[in-house]
Amino acid sequence: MSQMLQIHDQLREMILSLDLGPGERLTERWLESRFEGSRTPIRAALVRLEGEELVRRDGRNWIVAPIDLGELESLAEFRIPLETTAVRLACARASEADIAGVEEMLDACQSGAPREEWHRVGTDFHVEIARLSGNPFIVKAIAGAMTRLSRARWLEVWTEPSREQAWREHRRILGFIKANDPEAAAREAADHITDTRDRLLRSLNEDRRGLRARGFAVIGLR
Amino acid sequence: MSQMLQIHDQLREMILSLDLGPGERLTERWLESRFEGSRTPIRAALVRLEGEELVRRDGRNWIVAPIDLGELESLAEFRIPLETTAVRLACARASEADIAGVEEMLDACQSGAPREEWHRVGTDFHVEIARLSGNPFIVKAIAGAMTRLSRARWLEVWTEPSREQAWREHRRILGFIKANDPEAAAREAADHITDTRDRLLRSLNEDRRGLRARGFAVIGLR
DNA sequence: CGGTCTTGTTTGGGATACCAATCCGGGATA
DNA sequence: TATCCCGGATTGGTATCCCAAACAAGACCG
Repeated sequence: MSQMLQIHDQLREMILSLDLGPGERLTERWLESRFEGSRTPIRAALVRLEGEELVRRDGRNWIVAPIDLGELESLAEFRIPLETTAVRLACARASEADIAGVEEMLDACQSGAPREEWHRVGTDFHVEIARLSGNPFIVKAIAGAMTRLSRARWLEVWTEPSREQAWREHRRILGFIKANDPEAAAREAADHITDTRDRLLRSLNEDRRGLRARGFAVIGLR
Repeated sequence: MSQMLQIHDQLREMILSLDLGPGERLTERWLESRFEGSRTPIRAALVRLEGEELVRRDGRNWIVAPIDLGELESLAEFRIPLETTAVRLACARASEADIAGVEEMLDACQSGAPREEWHRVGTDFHVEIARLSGNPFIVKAIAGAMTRLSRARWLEVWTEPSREQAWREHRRILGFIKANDPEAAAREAADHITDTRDRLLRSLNEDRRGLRARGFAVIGLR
């Protein structure tokens, strides 16, 4: 694989895992020494990440994109029509094998699994459901939305019951798709998006002090 | 403005206006002489355009993204839930001044206007409606979808009646938003997307020979 | 005559050199 | 002591250089 793609993937991972703080400045020279490559592939990776809105220009400088918690409402508003459409289409188009694949993914995440695993599956579930719709534009839009949500979700204080609740909702959505009940699946999906948004906002609000203590600029959180 | 952005914008325009043929190969050295800049900013522009899917890698080479007419169905399927949501939100949120602005845009396009003007306004209308929703994710998604549609719309054989039809539909959508009737506006928007998709597909099918004569690879058109 | 191998050219990937703008700190001055 | 100004260090923007891989044409061999 080209060096640029390696740098892109590593940097992306560092950003999404909050290894690099939101708003943090990135100098090309620091990245140069960090990744032991020259500025040419690094610049390409930065331009690419800029397209994914994980990195941004601040004047002439590069910074890690800040987390704007005010986006959470718009994001839910955006996801609801898309994901309800996705599950409706999935009912019509997904094969049993496709559905079984997603079921397997959920099963693989047992209660003893590490936090990273829960985080990843909680994101991928929605992308996989979108994939069942067979519509590549929906898939890409949902994947992008989940990426933007990803870092905020790391900040969430995950309690056992709320996590269980989310997983129950995932299973119910999948169950309705399996039972070929598009309207119930759509209703369930919309409720799930609303619920997780509310859980996230409540958790972040209760933990504002903790967030700031960890150095996060809490932008746009009402 | 930085040289890279200039090159990006010019190249983008050349691609969208079909000045560069879909599938055509782009060598960095040719672009270098064409834009009288060195490869560094050119490569940045290419990476950026790759993110917008207007340019693509073919092995180690760069090519102008081919037009995949098979996307037209998926694209409509994607736009319908988003644009119906957009008009519903617009009813709730748009100010009269906002609506008047869009109305003005439609009025400015008189029957004597050049083809480029009709093309641009026909695209921008949908983006502006999305903007009235106040949701930046919807705006970006619609803008991206209209960009992907843009080149296929140049291929369309525009008859006077079909153009009139489209404009009538635009005005009806806007009228329902103005009258604050979200459900009628949503219905109208969905119908409009379906109609324009059908018009486009019909036109392209009737003109397959003409398309091929003009050197376009007609991918995915059923 | 046909196929294969070679070699020269072209291409993109990466490294580096250079420049102009900006940022930052220290010292002179009021 | 506070402020202003100047100069050096650092940064991103651009140009160029080198290299390995891909490609194509032509020569050579069967």
